[in-house]
Amino acid sequence: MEVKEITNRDVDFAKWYTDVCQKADLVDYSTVKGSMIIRPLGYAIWEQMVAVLDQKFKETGHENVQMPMFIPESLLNVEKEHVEGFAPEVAWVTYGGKEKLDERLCVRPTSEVLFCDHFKKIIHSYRDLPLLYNQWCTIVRWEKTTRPFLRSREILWQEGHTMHATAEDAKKETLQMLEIYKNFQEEYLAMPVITGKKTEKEKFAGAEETYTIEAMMYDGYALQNGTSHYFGNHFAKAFGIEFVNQDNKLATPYQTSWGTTTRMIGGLIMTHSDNNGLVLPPKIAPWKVIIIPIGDVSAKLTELEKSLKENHITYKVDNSNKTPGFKFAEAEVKGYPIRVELGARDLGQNQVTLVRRDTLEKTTVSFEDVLPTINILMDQMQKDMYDKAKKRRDSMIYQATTYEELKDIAATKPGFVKINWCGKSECEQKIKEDTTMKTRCLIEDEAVDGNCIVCGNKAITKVYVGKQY
RNA sequence: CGGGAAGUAGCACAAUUUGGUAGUGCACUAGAUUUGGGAUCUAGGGGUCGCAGGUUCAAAUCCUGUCUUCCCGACCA
Repeated sequence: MEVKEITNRDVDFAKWYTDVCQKADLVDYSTVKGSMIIRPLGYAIWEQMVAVLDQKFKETGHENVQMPMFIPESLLNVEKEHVEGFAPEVAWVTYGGKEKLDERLCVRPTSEVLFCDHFKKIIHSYRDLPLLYNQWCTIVRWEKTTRPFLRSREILWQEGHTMHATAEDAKKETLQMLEIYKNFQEEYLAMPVITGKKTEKEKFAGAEETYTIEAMMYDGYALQNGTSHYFGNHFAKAFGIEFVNQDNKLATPYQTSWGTTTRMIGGLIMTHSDNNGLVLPPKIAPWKVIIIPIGDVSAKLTELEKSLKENHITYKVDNSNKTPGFKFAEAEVKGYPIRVELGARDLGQNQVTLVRRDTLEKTTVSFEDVLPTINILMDQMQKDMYDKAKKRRDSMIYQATTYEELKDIAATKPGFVKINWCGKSECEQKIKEDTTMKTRCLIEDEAVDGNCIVCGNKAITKVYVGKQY
């Protein structure tokens, strides 16, 4: 029993993905390439993510601000590495009405320079630090290839920007935010993730250290689902940001930035969803329950709705005049975690049928037990989805000890490969050219013993490599 | 940005080869009968054929350009 019009996941994964996005009414394409319309269900999922993350940011002392959308060219040019990294993909505003602008304005691709420009004005003393800011906004990067949620030109995201008195404090902040992202994705999105440091070659333009959150999709491809950067004081120096420390000496502060985007929705889909459509972990689903009345059950429906409301369980009722079969299928496409089949025939025996979306397993309970059972099923489902995703991911992580072995895995098995590496970009580049795999992140908590899989020189670290979105 | 494929009603497609009144199914609207895995009947509505030029008595059809989508690379959250 498969949903009509959704391509089979194992036949054409890419097509399946865009089918799910569209059939579940998450997005629509707009007339401008790479600018997607996020529809109510897609946006509701994002709002859930925002609510949880925003609270975590505030609990750790961050404040929300809103920076301008435009960056004057001269400002973007202040930090050399940064501008070189972003210049190829920025959009420019060159006219205001009919008048050509004296200085063109770039539409922010990220806001480091805007924050620095502002920080310069407001940081004077060690008492002003740490300065912990975040903003929810959209940015623009002129991507060549675009796909709903995974790669768009207009990106809905969150970017944190902080300044600290010492390098230790800034490094601590970088890791703290990485941990918050990891916990959020594992606990709420039921996505097992790998965190670690990016290589020199893969790090953010202008950063000293970039940490990444790497998730593995159903097809074994990697998706970078967030980043946290430690900048040292490069930007601060370039922008002339200084403060007076406790010894009354001038000092340069240390900086971080960190971000997550609606790409997480894409990751969520490619981790959990199936041939019947969307599957959402209960903790992130905007509506936990869909009630499908069959026959005349209005009295019990009212009673059930009251009880759901009292227990703060969000739900929807499908009161359309479609047949039950249609409603079941529709509920599956949209990914409601729990389906309540409230049928006259069942209720005659004081029974209600509950169906969990991930396994499509049916449970029949007495009407009085509906609410507690919903809670039990949701808890179980949240846990099972994580375990299932983790088991699948772990089964697709390989270890290669020779270069031939790596090439063989790259050609035949989807997933990540752990390898020994000497740390040189040339070896990293060769892997990419030969296998299209890029380094995901360094593995710093495992002892290294042996030689670089590419050049044979002494390895200094282990690293994950994998194909990516 | 390179290589490939495709754009005709909300969706899937036909008509294009051979230029001559734009069609089918699903969806939609109204009414009726239905309702435990994608209902049935009847009657309706909806398309300047992606867009812009050109050729022609005549263009969905031929030519040129352009935009968008999908796949494979390069780039990236």
